Amino acid sequence: MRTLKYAILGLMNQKQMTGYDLTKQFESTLNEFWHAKHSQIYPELKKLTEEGLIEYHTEISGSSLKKKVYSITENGKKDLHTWLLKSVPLTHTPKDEFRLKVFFFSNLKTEEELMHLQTQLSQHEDRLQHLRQNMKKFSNIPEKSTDEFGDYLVLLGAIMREETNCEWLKKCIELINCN
Amino acid sequence: MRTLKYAILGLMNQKQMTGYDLTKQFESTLNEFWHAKHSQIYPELKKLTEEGLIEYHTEISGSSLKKKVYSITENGKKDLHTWLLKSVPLTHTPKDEFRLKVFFFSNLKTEEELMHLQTQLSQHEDRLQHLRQNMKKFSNIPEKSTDEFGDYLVLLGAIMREETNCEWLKKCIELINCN
DNA sequence: ATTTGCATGTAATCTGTTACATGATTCA
DNA sequence: TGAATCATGTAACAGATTACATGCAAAT
Repeated sequence: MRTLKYAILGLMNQKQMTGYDLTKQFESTLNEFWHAKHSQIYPELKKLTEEGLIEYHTEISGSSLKKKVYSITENGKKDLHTWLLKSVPLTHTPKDEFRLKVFFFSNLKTEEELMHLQTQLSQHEDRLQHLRQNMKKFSNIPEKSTDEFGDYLVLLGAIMREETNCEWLKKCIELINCN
Repeated sequence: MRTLKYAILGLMNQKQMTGYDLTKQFESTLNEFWHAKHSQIYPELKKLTEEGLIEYHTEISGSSLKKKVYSITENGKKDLHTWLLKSVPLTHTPKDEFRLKVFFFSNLKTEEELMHLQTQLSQHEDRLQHLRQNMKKFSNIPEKSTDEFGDYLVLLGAIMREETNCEWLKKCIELINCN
């Protein structure tokens, strides 16, 4: 389905970028719903250039460091828009190794189960705190039709999701303690 | 990380099964946190047999239909238990094509955004209803240390997750309408 | 008889990760 | 001057999907 392609086109549609900039975006802003390593990004940029959806010019940083600054072409914008309009089929629930272990909990002792749950809970609480920190960049709800509005919506979703993860883990701990 | 391996060992530890039975389990019970197609399962069964973690005997259904009934070996049980004890690192938030589109919403018209959100919402509401239906098989909370208890915990988690998905989608619709 | 479900496999392809590999720039 | 960061790429491998391929059994 070439989803990485559209993630890149979408970002490039906001502003021109190098492969390195893209990599940073996947590590930060997009982190809650998409990610990719540079080893996947550079070959994809090459492919998109060959397909005429993006193009680049070379800039020199300092005295000799070359970087390729990519921007989206008209064809790229068309392709992105077509993808954005296409309806999204409900996909498989994502794979989750922790829940798989919980499913097989009957093979563990109660202390072992609680240890797993508590470790997981504290990790998710950290992530939740981090997300709430990110949310502070929005002093108020951004205007619809700005790039910030989409950013706000997905961040809101990420926070709600983490809150539920934490609630579920607490509920599991409670059920194990009171059974 | 060979997670499929452990999913299979875990199921095989509950009872002996054919590749076909496993495939059905991935489509039903495990569906909310793991899945695999038969084309991935059969080669894995072959590999696990070579590794001595499972073994099989052949049974005949009807007059000539052969099936391989697999069961876990002592080595397989040990390996499974080691995996169950190992702590689970917090993984990347799963990839989500729909949220990626929401992030790029500024490129769409309000009606197009609402159409996407409403379609997604009704699909998640259907899934939620289906999960609640599944929950009815538990007339009360299963005993800790039974296989059903793990099943109950993950189903509870799946329901909570879907409820939050629906809430988030409703919130997005509301924010778009009142902005 | 035909369709649906039971049952098992392989081949080609796509997607993604880890590791390998190199070199410039900036800041402490 | 050494470490962190900027910057770009390839190779090998692992994980997963789609399509190809076959045949029996049960129910309608």
